[in-house]
Amino acid sequence: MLDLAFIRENPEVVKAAVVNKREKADVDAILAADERRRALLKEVEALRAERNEVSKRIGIMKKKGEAAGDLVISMRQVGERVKEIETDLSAIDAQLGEMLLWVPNIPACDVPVGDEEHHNEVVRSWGEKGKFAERPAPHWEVAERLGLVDFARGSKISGAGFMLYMGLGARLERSLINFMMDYHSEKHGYKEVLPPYLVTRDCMVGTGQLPKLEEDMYHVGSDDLFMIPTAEVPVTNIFREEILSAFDLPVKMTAYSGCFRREAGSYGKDTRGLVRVHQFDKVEMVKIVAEEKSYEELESLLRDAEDILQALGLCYRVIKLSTEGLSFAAAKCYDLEVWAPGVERWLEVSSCSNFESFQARRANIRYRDADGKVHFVHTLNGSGLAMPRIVVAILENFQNADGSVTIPEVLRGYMGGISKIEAPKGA
RNA sequence: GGAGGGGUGGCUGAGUGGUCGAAAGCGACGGUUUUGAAAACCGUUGUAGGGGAAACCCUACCGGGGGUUCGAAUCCCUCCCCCUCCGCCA
Repeated sequence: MLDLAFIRENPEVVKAAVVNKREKADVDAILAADERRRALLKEVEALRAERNEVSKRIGIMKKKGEAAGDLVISMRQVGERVKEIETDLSAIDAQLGEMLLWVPNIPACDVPVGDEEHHNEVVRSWGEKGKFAERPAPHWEVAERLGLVDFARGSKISGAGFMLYMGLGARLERSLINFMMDYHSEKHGYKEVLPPYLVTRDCMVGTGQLPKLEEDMYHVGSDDLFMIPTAEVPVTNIFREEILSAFDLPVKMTAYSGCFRREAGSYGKDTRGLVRVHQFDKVEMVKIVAEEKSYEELESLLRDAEDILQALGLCYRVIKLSTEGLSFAAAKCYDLEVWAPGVERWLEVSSCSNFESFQARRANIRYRDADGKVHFVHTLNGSGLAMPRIVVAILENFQNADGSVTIPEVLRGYMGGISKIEAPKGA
C-alpha cells in the first residue's frame, strides 16, 4: 500500500507506476474520494468536539442537581447528525481502502520500463552450460527411469500437478531442503523459522497477495484461511501490527515450507514434469530492515541465494526484471534462472525482491529509531531456493551416459553418503 | 466441542456510566548531584487522522466489529484470542 498523502502529493508518479506495471487502479477516483473523506471528517470532528464539550457540562450540571434537559435534547440532534455523517464516512472509507489495495508499488528508479521480453536485463551469469554428446533427456524421463517421482499416482491421489516423490527422489528433495536451511542459518546468519501453512485473510492482504491474486490461492472456506503460496506470507506477517526496536534490525529469517498455488489460467504451459506444479517445497529468506539499508540488503539477499546455486554447481543467470515483470508489491526484483539442458530452458528458481514500505504499510510493521520516532520498515524476500526446478536442473545437468545421475558433492552427506542415483536393480 | 475466568499504554496493573488517553509501580529518556557510576530527587515518556506557517488545537483508539446513551474502558450483542477444567484426537 502506498501512503495516501504521497498519492495526494505525487499523483503523476503513481499513475506512471500503474501504467508501467500494466495495472488498473484509478488514481483520480482515489483523489476524489480522499477529498470527500477529508471534508466529511472535518465536519464530523467539529460536531463531536461540540458534543464532547457539552456532555461534559451536562455531567457537571447533573452532579449539582441542575436540570439539563435542553442541552440533552440539542445534543441528541447533534448525535443523530454525527451518526449520519459516520455512515457516509465509513462507506467512503471502505471504498477508499479497497481502491488503495489495488494500487501497485512504485518501481524503483533503476528498474527498466517495459515488457519482460525486451526490457528484462541479464545482470550476470555464472557457470557453463554443460556439454553433452547428444541432447540430454528431460527430467521427467530421468525421474521415471530412476523411480524418483511417480507422476501417474501423484495425479491419482490429488489431480494433475501434484507430485509423488518416491525413494531417493523423496530423499533428494529432503536433502536439498536441509542443505539450504543449514546453509542460510549457519553461513548466512538467518534465524530458522517453521511457520503455519494456513494463514488468515489479513496476512494475505498484508503481503499483497490479496485482493489481486485471490483466484490463484487455495482457500479453506469453512475457516476463511488460505494455503500459503510461499513462506513469505506467514514469515513477513510475524511482526504484523508491531513496532520493533531499531536495535532489532535487520531481522533475517529463513523458512522451509510447502507452497500451494492453483496456477489458474496457466493450463497448457509446462504441464509436463516438475516445472509448474500446484504444491512444491521452497526455502525462503525474509528480511525486515530500516529503510536506508534496504537496497544494500537486496544485493546481499541475492548473493545468499546465488551461493546455493554455486554450491550445487549449477549454471545460472541473474535477471533484473522490467516494470512489467515486477510483481504487484515489489519495487525491484532480481530473478535467478538455472539452466536446464533437457527442456532447453532457463528456469526461474528464485525471485529476490525489495518491497520497500509497501508490505509494511499493509501489515503495519514499524520500528522505533534511536530518537524514538516511528517509521515503517522495509521488507524483502527471496527464494533460497524453490526445490522442484532445482531437482529438474540436477537431473538434467548431472545425468550420465549410463543413465545414472551424479549427486552434487554438498548433498552427499544428506543423501546417506551416496554419490550417484542409479536405476533400481532389475528395472 | 462444552463450562468457567480473562484480554487496559514498552511491561505489571487499578479503574463497573461523567472533567479518563486512562491511577500507581517498573522500565526508558533528559536534568540535578557525583572524579565516574550507583542511589536519591525533579521532569519527560503511546499511536494514528484532520486543521494550522508555527506555537498549538481538534478527533479517534482500553482485543475486533456493532448497539444503548447527551456522554462508554465501564452496560448490551457478536466475533477473535489467551488461561483453567471436561470431552475428543495425531
